[in-house]
Amino acid sequence: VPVTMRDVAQQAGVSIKTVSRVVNHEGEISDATRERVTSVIDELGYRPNVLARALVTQRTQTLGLVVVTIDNPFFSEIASVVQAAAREHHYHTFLASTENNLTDELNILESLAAQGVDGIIVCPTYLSNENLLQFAERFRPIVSIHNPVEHPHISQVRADIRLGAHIAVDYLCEKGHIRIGMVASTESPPERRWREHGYAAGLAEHGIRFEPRWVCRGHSTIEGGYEAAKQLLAGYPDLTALLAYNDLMAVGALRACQELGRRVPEDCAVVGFDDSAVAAVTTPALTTVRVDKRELGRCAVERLFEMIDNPDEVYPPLVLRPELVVRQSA
Amino acid sequence: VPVTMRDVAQQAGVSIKTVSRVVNHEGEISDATRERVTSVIDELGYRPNVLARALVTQRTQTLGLVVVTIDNPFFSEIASVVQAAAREHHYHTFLASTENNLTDELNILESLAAQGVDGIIVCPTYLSNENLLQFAERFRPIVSIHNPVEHPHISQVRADIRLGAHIAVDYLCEKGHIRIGMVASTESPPERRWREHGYAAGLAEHGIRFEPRWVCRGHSTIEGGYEAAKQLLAGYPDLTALLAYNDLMAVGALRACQELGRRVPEDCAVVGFDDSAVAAVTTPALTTVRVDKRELGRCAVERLFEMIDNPDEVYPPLVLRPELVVRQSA
DNA sequence: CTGAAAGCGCTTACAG
DNA sequence: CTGAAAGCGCTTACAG
Repeated sequence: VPVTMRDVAQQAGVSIKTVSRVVNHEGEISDATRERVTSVIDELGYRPNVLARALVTQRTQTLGLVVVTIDNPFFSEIASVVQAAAREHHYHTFLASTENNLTDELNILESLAAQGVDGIIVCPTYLSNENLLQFAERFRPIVSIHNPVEHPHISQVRADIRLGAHIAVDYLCEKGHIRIGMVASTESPPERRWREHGYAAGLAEHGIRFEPRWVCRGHSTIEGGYEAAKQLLAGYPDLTALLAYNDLMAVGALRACQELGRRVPEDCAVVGFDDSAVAAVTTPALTTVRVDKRELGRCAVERLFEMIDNPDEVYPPLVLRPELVVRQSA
Repeated sequence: VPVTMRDVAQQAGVSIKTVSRVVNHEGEISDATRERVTSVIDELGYRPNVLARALVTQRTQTLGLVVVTIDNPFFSEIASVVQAAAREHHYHTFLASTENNLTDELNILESLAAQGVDGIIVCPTYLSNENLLQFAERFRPIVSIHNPVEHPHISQVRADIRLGAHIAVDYLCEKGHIRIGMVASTESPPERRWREHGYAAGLAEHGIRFEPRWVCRGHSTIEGGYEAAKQLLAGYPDLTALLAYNDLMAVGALRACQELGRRVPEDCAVVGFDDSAVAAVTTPALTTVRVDKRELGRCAVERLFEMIDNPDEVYPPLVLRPELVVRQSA
């Protein structure tokens, strides 16, 4: 038996519109009326029906967050921040995880739009640029974490991943490493392999020739990193260092080294990426490229609200600078 | 410019109700009419407004998931499962994390209810029984993971945690351990310390006296586990094994051992709880009590939908049996 | 097999 | 400072 505005109005002896004004702190109202209405609201335990409100205002006070997988601590940390930041704005967050399922992703976006969310954050999207741009034509605003897309309805927030990989290679080279392998990801489409670009650029800067066969791809999981690293170290035993796509793959690389009897970092240095929660708890602890996930999530939410409030504005990309965290593995 | 049912009806030359029937696959409709309407729907790109529908059906096709913190892999895995299972039922999931903030939790529940979610899963709740039961009086249905509460509107799905701790102690005793410490959690209120009960029961079974001073509490994080374990091992150096509240605390215990120069498992065995993603990647890998998180999440969602469909039924608790996963740390 | 009317619970102009 | 009317985009009875 939900209490409606009509019930409150009746009980307080005022019009439904007056109740609405009290609830929304809007317009001039005599103190006497406000107090009377307020006390009836408390008495009856009235709570505005947000659906009815949303139907007329076209605002649901909800946003959608689409992540690739929440099992990776990188994404769960972002989900945590986004959800908390949204709540500070009195917004609720729909969480959807695509689990790398490309056909599903468009469905998920469509259904979030159909739900009437006021905005969507994708983190990241694996949609083709074409599909994404097409979606942006009929839905706005969108904040994309990690995808460099150009569209007035999409704003991007990302870390300079290319630079991060470059910094890591730089560090390894200065430590004297010359043969550095890369444990890369099969999930990244060719046009988004910034870590590999940064890796190549870092090598070039130190006059080291880029060897395509020293790049081995696997799934961006512990298992995938283990397989790729094992393959690299078996095929090219003279590699003395590995740069991994993310911390999970780096953990896999650590296992591979252990299994092959290569001490880390003495026989083979390993550098991760993300500085996610696992990085500090492995043995040896991971040297890794830190991306400020809290900042990334916070910025994405702030940006989304700016776009909701100013639909005609076009916002420039926001790019965070990663930094190397040196622990024990390199 | 959203397309409405009215637009479709006009274009197809039928009534709005006929469009509704086509959209909802309801009632008898001539093939000719259905086809005409369907093609207009495609042509115009019509999508039903779920808010309007929800306003009249009193069903939003959304559910709320409240977790303590999503940064703990135990909860992020459950969140992942719940979200996916809900989506199979064409439901969207609101994610809210309380971050151990008790006053916020009631607000979060209230605002999810105000959002009109069709049901809520709490995982777990730290609300007092009084507050929870009061909330259940005005909202239903609720599925509670891990809280043994009795209320017709609340159904519980949980693992037998007490048994899990008992099994772990059993294992340690059979390995010859006599002095077993417990790295417990400050977050658990006294009436919910099932791990400690299981720990005591396990000791009793083996004729070992329970020593309250061998139980040390800390925050249920890596840091908290580190502190508690260090305190235990410093105060009682003759302890030969530690049972931890969860895997994060066990990881902290591992660090404490390392720092104190105690080899694991030779000088001090460590057993974790949950079998979360970190358990397999530490060195040594954690022996831990596995709780089937996927099953827990799946059951919670199934149960919630049963309750939504049968509001008058009262469902018995669902209790999963944990098992010990033996790796290297014990 | 199809449709006209009423209403879900609010807010948006518009009056007074 | 307050209210009566119209409407957001659907579905629920009720007719025919």
